[in-house]
Parts: sequence; C-alpha cells; structure tokens
Amino acid sequence: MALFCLRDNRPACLFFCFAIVSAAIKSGYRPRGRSPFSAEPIIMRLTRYFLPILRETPKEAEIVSHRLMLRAGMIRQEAAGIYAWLPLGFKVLQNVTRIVREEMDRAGAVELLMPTLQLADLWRESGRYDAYGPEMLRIKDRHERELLYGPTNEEMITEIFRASVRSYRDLPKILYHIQWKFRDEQRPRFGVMRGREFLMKDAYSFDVDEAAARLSYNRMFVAYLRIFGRMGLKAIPMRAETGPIGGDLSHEFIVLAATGESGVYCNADVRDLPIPGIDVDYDSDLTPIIREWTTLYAATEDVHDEARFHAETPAEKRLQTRGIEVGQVFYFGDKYTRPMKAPITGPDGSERPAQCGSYGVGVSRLVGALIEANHDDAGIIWPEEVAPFRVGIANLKVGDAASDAASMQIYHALEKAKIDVLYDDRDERPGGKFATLDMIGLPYQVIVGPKGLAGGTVEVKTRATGARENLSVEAAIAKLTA
RNA sequence: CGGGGUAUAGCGCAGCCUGGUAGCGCGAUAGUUUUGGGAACUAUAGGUCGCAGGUUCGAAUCCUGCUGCCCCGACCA
Repeated sequence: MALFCLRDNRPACLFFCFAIVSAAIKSGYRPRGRSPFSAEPIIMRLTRYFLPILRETPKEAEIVSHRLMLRAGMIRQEAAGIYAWLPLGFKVLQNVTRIVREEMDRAGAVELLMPTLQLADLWRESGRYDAYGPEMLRIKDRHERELLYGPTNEEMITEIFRASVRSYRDLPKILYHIQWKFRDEQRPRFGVMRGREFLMKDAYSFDVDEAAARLSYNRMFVAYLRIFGRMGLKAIPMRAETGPIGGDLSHEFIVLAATGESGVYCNADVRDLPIPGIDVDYDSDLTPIIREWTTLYAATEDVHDEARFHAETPAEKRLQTRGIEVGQVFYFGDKYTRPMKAPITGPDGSERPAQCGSYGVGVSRLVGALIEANHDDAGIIWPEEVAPFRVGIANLKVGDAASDAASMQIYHALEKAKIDVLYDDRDERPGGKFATLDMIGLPYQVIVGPKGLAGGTVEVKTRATGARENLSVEAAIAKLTA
C-alpha cells in the first residue's frame, strides 16, 4: 500500500478523503441544515436510490420495529447486534441526531467528539476496567497495548476536563458528543433496540457543588423533554435507581409501548403534560417544570412502590403498561473526579472534586422506538420531524406523457421549496407502489395517474390519518409546500 | 452465562429419518398480454447444501469437532 501510494498519490488521496467522510458519517456528524454537507434538501428518484425492500418478513425479526426496518430497507444485519444503516434508515438516524444536537446546543451544552477506542489504563484509574466484565470489548494493538471499544465515556471526559479546568470560575460546563459505542451484550435482540454497536448521545456536566449540579441536571431534564417531544414521542421521566449516591437525581425517559422491555407504573395524566416550548429560558429557574413532571407517580418496575402508587394515584388514573428506555439523566457527584483527581478550586480557595452528572440518549435505539410508537398494519408512520422524506410521489403510469409531466412538475416544485421528496418513477404496478409508500411511511403521498389527470387532479394522501384529497396539481403543490 | 433450536439460491422453506443427477414459492432477468391497492403466461439465470475432519464405491443426508445465527431465561441504553 505504501509503495502504491508513493507512485501515484491519487489512490492515497481518495482513500484519505473516504476515510474522513466515513468517519464523519459514522460518528453521526452533521453540519447544520437538512442534509449532510449542504443545506439542500434531498430530492431523489427511486430508480436512482438504494431501497432494498423485502416482501417477506425475515424470520429472525420478532418485534414490529425490527421487522419493518428490515422490510423497508433501512438496515441490514452484519453480525449479531451489529447493523449497517442503509440510505433510508441513515436519513432517519441523521434526523434524530439533528434534533438531539439542536436541543443540546439550545440548552447550553457544548459538542465535542471523543474516540471510540480508549486506553485500558484510563479505566484502571477509575477502577472500572476490572469491574466492567465481559460486556466490554477489549482489544490489543500491535504493541500489545491494551485498548477497549468504549461502552461509555465518563473516564475520558474526566481526563479531558481535568487537563485544563481548575477554577470554579470556569464552571459550569456541559460537554457532549454523539458517538458509536459498543457493549458486548450476551444476547442482542430486537434489532437496533438492543444492538451491541449503538449510536449514543452522552453529555457530562461539571459543577462546583451539588446545588450547581442540580441546575445542570434540570437543564438536561428539560432538554430531554423537548428532544422527545419534537419527535412526537411521549417519553415520560420516571424515577430510576440512583446507585450509591442516593438522592432523587436520576430519571429514565421511557416511551410507552406495549412491546417495551420493562414494566412501568404511572399516573395516566402524566401523558398529557405540556412539553416546554422553544422559548424556554434555560437560564431561568427550571424547577417549576421539573416539579410538574416529577410530582405525578411514574416509576419503572425496578423501583416501583405499590403502596405509594396506590396512595398517590386514584384508581382510575393508575396506568400499568410497558415502556422503552430512550434516555437517562443521572447525577453521580465525584464518582470519577475523586479517584481520577479532577479538583476544582472554589471561591473559598479550597480544592474539591467537581460534581458531575451524565445524560444519555440512545440515538440509534430511538429509531426503533419511534417505529414501535408509530406504525399500523401497512407499515411505518413517520412523525414529520424525523421522516426520511416528507413527500413520496407515486407515478402510477411511467411513460404516460401526462403522468410523467405532472409528476415532474410536482417534483420540481417541491425541490424548489426545499422539501425532501422521494419520486417513485419505477415502471411498476400501482399496487406495489402503494404498498411500498405505505410501508416506508412518508408523511404525505402524491398519487399521480391517468385516471386522476383525466379529471385534472392528483390524489394527496396523509399517511397518519389515511385521509385522501383529490386536488389539482397546483393545489397539491400549495398544500405540500404550506 | 444457563436451556432449546437452527444453518440448503437474494428472502421464506422442503429434501435428511431410509445415502444414489439439489428442489418449491416469492424475488431477479427477457419476452408477451396486462395496469388505480403487491397481475398472468413462457423462458432464463442464480447453490463450495455454514466450516473442517471421518465413515462409504458414493454424503445436503450418517458420525465427530468447530463456527455463525435465532428463541426462552438471567443481565442490560
């Protein structure tokens, strides 16, 4: 390879560019805007796209999200719990990533990117290298140095933090990244819901004392309400185990779904609480919002207290169901900053370990959770914010002059309006096109065919409601670009 | 990590018990007829039968070992 590169640097250059791009994509990196590396929308003809639809259900897929992700050509399994994200799935993953990033930034968190591989010695400092067990994937490099594929990043962020921050004047800080993690689960299952490799947003807060740490915790708590709310999910914060630290500063955010992995108990009214608006002031006192969301009973089975549930919740409001954990917020104090020696000088001149919390969102898992929460017998029903395309155009008779012209007119109008659109220009039978569009779940479908056009109309179907309207081409464009 | 399965064409499966030219449906390709909710007919292509040993004249089939994958449980974002 080295010789080859010396002779002709072009392949080396190509390889180099490819490596950067793939690393950036894999890390979930995405500049601001609706699409990677540009602000342009994705306008795509299905004949040029890569959408490997499966007509039959793969036998290994047990739950609906896994089944639909495979059938809709969103993912392909490469090993147990390890998936390739195909174009349609990757677009959804990017959209979820974008929302997480926007809301973290809005809440005052600062993004960085830590590596997937970490030195074992770093984990020996916290004592977790030996404590972690076989879920940690351990690797040796050519020099026999011990490495691991990170399952989380508390040690590394603490190392980064201690290298440069010494004074309370530099606090508070909330740092986050969105990076692939690996946990060698004994039994991966449910597709991306419990894979071994998974994309996670993890944030870490550093504060001078517990009172300040609580403010950081509240910021993340509110940011999480917004993240999940924007995706159209009812994610309910539930008291979780706090471990050795104790206190009340740990919540799991749970999406209610009958197929969820854990049992949950809550007051039914918690589902109808309002999501903080885009104008929420993160510098203001957030405790009223926290109080509103933590007063009604809501707990996973691990910490459920039946007597308390009954005491606090009227019988007709008691909801027992199942849920999927999509995020967690957790205050753990000086668990890492003390053994790893990350001291802060306080206003009184004395040193003390920084007080920390960590805040995770299972980004790749969220894609599965979104489908669990939004589907019907025909397939996926994407919430608009995360949909891979906003509109699908089905040309029912490719080759028919009027159908082709009307389809292209709509296609170009949506392109001009910067709306993501997928144009099904395949020479296929109508039934197949309807089934495909329903399954991949784009919010709006435009059905273009000779029968409608004879009367001057196309059909606009809203996937979520099934509602259909016969509109002129112009009216359809107006509706979809509104 | 315990228990139970399974591996044959892109997907779903039969064949294995009782060894003898590797099959079916869907999908793919080509043609014809079709065409508003997954069409019909005809033809074609596509396989180291998970891997490695062994038994045998001959192994997808019997034996041994290994590996991948799936399900139940425990565990976990």
